[in-house]
Amino acid sequence: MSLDSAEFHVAVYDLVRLIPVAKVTSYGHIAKLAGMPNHSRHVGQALKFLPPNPNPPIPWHRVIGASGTISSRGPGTDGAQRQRDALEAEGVEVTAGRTGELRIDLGRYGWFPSVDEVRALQGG
DNA sequence: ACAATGACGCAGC
DNA sequence: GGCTGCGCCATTG
Repeated sequence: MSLDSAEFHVAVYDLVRLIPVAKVTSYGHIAKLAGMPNHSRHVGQALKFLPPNPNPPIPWHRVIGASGTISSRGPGTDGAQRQRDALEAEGVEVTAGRTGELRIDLGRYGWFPSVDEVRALQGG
């Protein structure tokens, strides 16, 4: 299956919407579910260009790195901090390391379903 | 066409 | 767990 960049964005949005409350998954896993395992970077690219008021909403904050850490996004930005607040508001524990990295326990909050499970959730 | 970039991932140390 | 190097690929300069 090959996806246009626009279709890829839409596929990413649909997958992100499936993430349960108080659960997190990784960019790479979303890419895998979208059928493009090597496009983990582009998942982040897609989330960077979220539509203004999506309906239903897109819980972008439930997508973190595969190592369980929230991506920095640059020193001058507050995106990572906003993501932390949104997660804690759902009851997800976020621990801050000494180097400033925001880590989440994937064993407790990780959500990594197989492609088949996701297809079932989507109605297939 | 070429070089640099980025909300990434994995193997090695 | 942290740091480094390499692979990945659409986008941007």
